[in-house]
Amino acid sequence: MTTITFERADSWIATPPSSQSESFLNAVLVVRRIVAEHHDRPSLVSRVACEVGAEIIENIRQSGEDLSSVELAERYETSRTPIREALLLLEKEGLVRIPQRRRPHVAVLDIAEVREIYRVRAVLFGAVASDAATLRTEEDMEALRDLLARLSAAHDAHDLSAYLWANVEFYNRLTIAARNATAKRILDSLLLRTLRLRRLSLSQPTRREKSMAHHIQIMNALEEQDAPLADVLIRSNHLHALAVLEQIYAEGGVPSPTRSRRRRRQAATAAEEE
Amino acid sequence: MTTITFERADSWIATPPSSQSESFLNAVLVVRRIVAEHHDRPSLVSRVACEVGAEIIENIRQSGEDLSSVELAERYETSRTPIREALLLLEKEGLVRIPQRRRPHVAVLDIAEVREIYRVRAVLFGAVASDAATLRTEEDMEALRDLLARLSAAHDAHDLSAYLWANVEFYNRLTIAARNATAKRILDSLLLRTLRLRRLSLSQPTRREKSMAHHIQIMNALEEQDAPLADVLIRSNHLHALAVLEQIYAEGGVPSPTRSRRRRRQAATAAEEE
DNA sequence: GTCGAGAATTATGTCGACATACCTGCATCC
DNA sequence: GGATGCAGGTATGTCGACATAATTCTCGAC
Repeated sequence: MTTITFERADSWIATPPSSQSESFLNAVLVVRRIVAEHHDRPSLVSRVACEVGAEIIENIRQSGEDLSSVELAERYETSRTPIREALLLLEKEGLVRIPQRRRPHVAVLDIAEVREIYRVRAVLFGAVASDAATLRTEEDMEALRDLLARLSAAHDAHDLSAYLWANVEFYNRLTIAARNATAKRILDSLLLRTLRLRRLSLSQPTRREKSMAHHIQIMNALEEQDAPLADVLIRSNHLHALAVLEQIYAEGGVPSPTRSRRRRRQAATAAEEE
Repeated sequence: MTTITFERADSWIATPPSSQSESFLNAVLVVRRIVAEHHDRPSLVSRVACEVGAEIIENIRQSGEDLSSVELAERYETSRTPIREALLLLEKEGLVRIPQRRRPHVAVLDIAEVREIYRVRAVLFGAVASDAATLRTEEDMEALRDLLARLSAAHDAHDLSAYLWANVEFYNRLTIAARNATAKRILDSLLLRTLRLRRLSLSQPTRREKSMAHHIQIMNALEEQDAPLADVLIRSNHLHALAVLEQIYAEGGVPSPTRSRRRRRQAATAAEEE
């Protein structure tokens, strides 16, 4: 349980330790909503999938890191069969890669894939927002207004973590309003893949300002049921977010994959010393 | 190995028995391309997944039919573990549903889901075709011209099965030309889900004529690198195909889910009698 | 004759074990 | 000194078995 906090150059608060685990809890909930969609009851498999998935999107497990089934089986005090299944669930969501006869590992997100994902998201989310603007009920709007308020509060309080998760919830509610479960599933999956990078993307102060302004615009488009505007706004925002990420990747802001062997060794020796 | 052929009201040839199994082989290949993407080597799991998947899209296994893991394990002379994993792969592609602690079964495609899928496909495929029109190489065009010729030949020969598979290949080549693997994966998965219905949709003579004309138009748009036109054409075609399916569903042209219990019983007794 | 509760049966989820393929470290060779 | 091949160790894929939940069958009541 690390208590290290990072002082940031800008005025936003450093994430306090308690909020660290709160963010992790949010991550677990989001992962559960997406990967364990039909595993409604808390089964062993879904628990493992949710926790490991959350560790990935919270960058506790880094890109390329090995996910040995025996190691995980020991940690969760179970056999390798449920672990295997949990990893398959995560592979389905693109968080994990499982090559044949090789160790499963955390999927590596290179810029080419990020580009692809954001382009698909831009198009699909645009269409979904367009539908949402048309089909939205008053109940949808109330929920979205609440979330916009939460977003705004987090923005004013300069709380990055709170802003991030409110953002996720806002988009979630928006996709629900479009009433297309298939589209929602795809968007959720794509979101999950890039959730690891969200902190990077929104770490720039100007990006945060733009994001907040963007959400207000979206909300207006929804209030006025202006479907084409909602479409364009969403697409524009996604392509802009992609541009930011392209820049961060170009500057080497994304750590390269860990040499997994090392980490495994460390884990092994740690276990021996216990 | 059934040899029953259906005489159709229109002039298209009844599918001969040999072509039945040829169609099944095509189905296996398409399923392999999509579900066993990274299972390059012929492993046990991918073999089962491909065959069962092909049986589903060829309507050999009907909507809602049970897929008992013990039954499949016996049939493929293996244990239940690989079967389980194969079914998970198929669930990932939406062909199979695996409720907790209940028997896995062939996913049921109701009209609401078909509607969702076609709408997502329309939007996403439109964007992909648009990209393809821009990014296409001469190599892409040659492959597409060949496929258009195959399509045309099948159309002239009134061979429904050949037309269907050439159609699938055409779309496959088109998505490759757009050079977005993420979009391609999603479109492939969506295609797989509705492949069961393709025969229905294209069984109408007028629909086939329109489809053929549509492909020629698409090809022209690609030749002239007219991205917006490609987008609109694809979207229009998909929404039209959806309208046809809506009508077929409304007329009850889609058989309702089989009572799975009965089928299982039959299989069990057949095994005993051997 | 139909419906409902309980027993018997069956299938699933999980487990521990084994064979095989892979990874790692070391010795050898160029 | 760096690359290559081999041997030991280790993780994976698969298996058969068991506990438990779900389904089916049976019997009885209304």
